Amino acid sequence: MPEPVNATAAALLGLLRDGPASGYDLYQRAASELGDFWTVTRSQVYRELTALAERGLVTTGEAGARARRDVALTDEGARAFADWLASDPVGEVVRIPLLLRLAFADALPEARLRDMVAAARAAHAARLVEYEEVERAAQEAGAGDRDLVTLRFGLRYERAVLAWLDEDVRRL
Amino acid sequence: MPEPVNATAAALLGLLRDGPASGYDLYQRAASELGDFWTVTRSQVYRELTALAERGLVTTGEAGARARRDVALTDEGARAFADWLASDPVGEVVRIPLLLRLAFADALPEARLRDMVAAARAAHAARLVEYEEVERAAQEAGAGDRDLVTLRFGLRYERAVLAWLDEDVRRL
DNA sequence: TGGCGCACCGGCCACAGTGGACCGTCCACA
DNA sequence: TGTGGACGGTCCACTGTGGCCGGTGCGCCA
Repeated sequence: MPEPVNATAAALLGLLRDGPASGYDLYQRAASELGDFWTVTRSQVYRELTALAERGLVTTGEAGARARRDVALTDEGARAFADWLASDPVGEVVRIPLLLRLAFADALPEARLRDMVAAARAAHAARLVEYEEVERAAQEAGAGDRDLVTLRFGLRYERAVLAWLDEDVRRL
Repeated sequence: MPEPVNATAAALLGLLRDGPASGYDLYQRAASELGDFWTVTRSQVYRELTALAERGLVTTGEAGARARRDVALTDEGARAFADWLASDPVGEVVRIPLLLRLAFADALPEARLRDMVAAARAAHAARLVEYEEVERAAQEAGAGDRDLVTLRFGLRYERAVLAWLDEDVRRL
């Protein structure tokens, strides 16, 4: 039984199924394709890639232009990915700075609270619009439910947050 | 302009407004009162407390029974808390392991997916029930909207997740 | 009333995650 | 032709996580 890989490393392996890529590529793709429900930083990408290479789960090619080094999935890496994919999803994390402040709302000046809420509302509304546009574009391109399921989570999440802001927070 | 405190340190300062407490107490309170939207670990509590004491934002009392050491908020600590409270809430984090797996659903065996979804559904449904009970108890105890606003976020979040699982994920 | 289990209380460590600073490279376009 | 900005990678300090360790005293039951 080999050591299991962590979720972030697994995500990189998953992206590498589409073919070799540089750390830079992987960071870009992770941010845009997974960023809404799984944060990854650049530092992390390179650290994980180093560790994965040491374990033989990826191979590192020659340095090309601008010191670019493509990494590629090995068979062992593909196996490690499959193992992770079937493993139990644990470790859901939700950390909401606005909520933490609201928990101490008794000491928060009214006006300041109103500003914060307004800013949060604007940010979430903008994200909702963005998601809706992505959904429309995807549907026009003929995407199936399988491709849209993570997006739909985002849609529901943003709508729930907006409803909460408008109906529950507003009343304070 | 003093260095601002981070959110976790601020949360501890906020809890200390109710009076002196040990690190152990603070961890318990943070887990139960803030844990649903702000995770804090025991290691972190003690590390932050040490740092806060070095900066003079809390004072550390004598060791009592079982090496217990109560820490208390200083005036400077109260000021630092107020500054943090009024500062911009940034750094919302949402990390959902199930979603990360769903993003790679093409490689996930049907049966395994069904199990994961069922487990997630059960967990979220249980949490929703728990929140509803807390809400009922709080209302009977005469709590106001201010006390319930963070709880209401939890209720809306859990309901949104359940709707997503039942309506969007189920169809896969 | 003695002892014993469990909650209390804290320390420590390794590893994961974050954000920013820094550096060189080369491509497009003015 | 030269330069701004995207490309590509490294490093660091700090924050966050989880587990392990070890001592202590309170409460309860024999």
